[in-house]
Amino acid sequence: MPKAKKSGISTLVIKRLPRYYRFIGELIKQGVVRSSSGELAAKMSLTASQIRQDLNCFGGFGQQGYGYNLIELRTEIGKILGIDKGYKTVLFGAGNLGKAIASHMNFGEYGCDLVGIFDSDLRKENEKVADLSVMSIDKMEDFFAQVHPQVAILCIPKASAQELADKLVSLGIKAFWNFSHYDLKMSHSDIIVENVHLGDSIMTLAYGLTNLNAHSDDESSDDA
Amino acid sequence: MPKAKKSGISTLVIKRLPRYYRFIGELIKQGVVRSSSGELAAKMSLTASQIRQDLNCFGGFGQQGYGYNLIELRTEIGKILGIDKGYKTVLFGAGNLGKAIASHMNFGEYGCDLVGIFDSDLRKENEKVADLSVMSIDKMEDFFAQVHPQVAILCIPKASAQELADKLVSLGIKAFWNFSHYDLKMSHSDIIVENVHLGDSIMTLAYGLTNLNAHSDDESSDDA
DNA sequence: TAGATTGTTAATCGATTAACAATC
DNA sequence: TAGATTGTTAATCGATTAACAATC
Repeated sequence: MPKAKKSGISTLVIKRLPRYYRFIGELIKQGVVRSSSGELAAKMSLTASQIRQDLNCFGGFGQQGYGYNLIELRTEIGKILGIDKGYKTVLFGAGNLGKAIASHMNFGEYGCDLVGIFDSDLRKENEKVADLSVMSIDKMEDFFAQVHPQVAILCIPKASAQELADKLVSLGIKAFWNFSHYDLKMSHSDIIVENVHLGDSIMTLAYGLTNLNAHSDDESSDDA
Repeated sequence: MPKAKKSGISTLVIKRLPRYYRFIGELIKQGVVRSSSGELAAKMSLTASQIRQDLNCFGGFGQQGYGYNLIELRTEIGKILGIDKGYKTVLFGAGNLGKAIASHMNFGEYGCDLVGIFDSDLRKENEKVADLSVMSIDKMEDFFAQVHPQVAILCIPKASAQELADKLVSLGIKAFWNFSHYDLKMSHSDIIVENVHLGDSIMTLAYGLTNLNAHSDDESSDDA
């Protein structure tokens, strides 16, 4: 098994990996044993070329004349992602969104393990969310010293996001899943940040609708 | 005011628009009146060229030797996105995530207006979420006939997503914000779909951590 | 063996960056 | 006018697609 070239992979490729993982998982659930890049491409609205190129960034998982064994392929992609690692994860901010993230996501399926929830509001202390008791933020340092979590989910207001993130880095956090409506900027380049802006996402719908209406040139909705 | 070439804009450009809108909004809040593509680029970790190229897809909003008036620029981007349109929006699925989306998002800021929440579970009927009463799904057709919503948010299990979406298209829905863990496929090409996969997003963190650990070649975590 | 489909190299396409003339 | 910065064209870079020899 040749050690695959794991560095210098384009982020576009990396962002497609979870989607491959998902689709292959669905096919396996349906009882499909093997598939070809062409078949997968049709199902996923990609090209066969792209799928082969993407996978070959990490290794040769297929077999000429046969295609890909799906269970094997899924296992390999899972390894690449680190789906079995169970990275210890803590969540900050037990508001509407924080609670929903905590209880709605199956962290185990995504390589993470939610081990703590913190909130700065003392009135939320000991409240139960997703089988965990919300902790006051002043318990944070003791907890980190014992548990050593590596991933932090930020569901807090943007005003406090950067300050908390910097502090968390000093306590050993290596990756941020950031819902705080603020683009985190990290000085250490090896800190991983995934900024999620749900507002940006829904705005693209508005753009699409606005643009669709503008298609017919003599629309009355042309409010210029 | 020349009618800008609104079609054939790359989706990469479109996806950056909300981010421009956000950053410019922040600067305005801080009292900044004008800025240049160079300044904006530094703040947003982009290049000045890219910002000028992106904006010039829609029109010339700047002034040579001066830069961009931020209030004007924000207004223009807002128009392009349709931030003032208030597209009528309905949400399906009043579970953890649905409730959080309904109460956490300021839809007005994103060009949408949440006007209804539906759930198939009769026990949730009349429950209050974000100032709205959850409606039973069998009230849907009457509601649509009266209100004519254009945007649907799907916070439902993947098993029922495609079927519901097809039905909603027949009732006049033009855009989907889809959290159902399933990639919607629409036959009409003018239906807008934004599939949100939070699982995919957090998996890229796991990838990053797994890859970071693999950097030093003789790490003990090499579980091959 | 013949057929299928990969892994991989080469060609194309599109997006980003650089350069610069236009102009405020 | 001189300085700054845009809008826009040209050059570069990277990603996708096509092609095909290798091989199961």
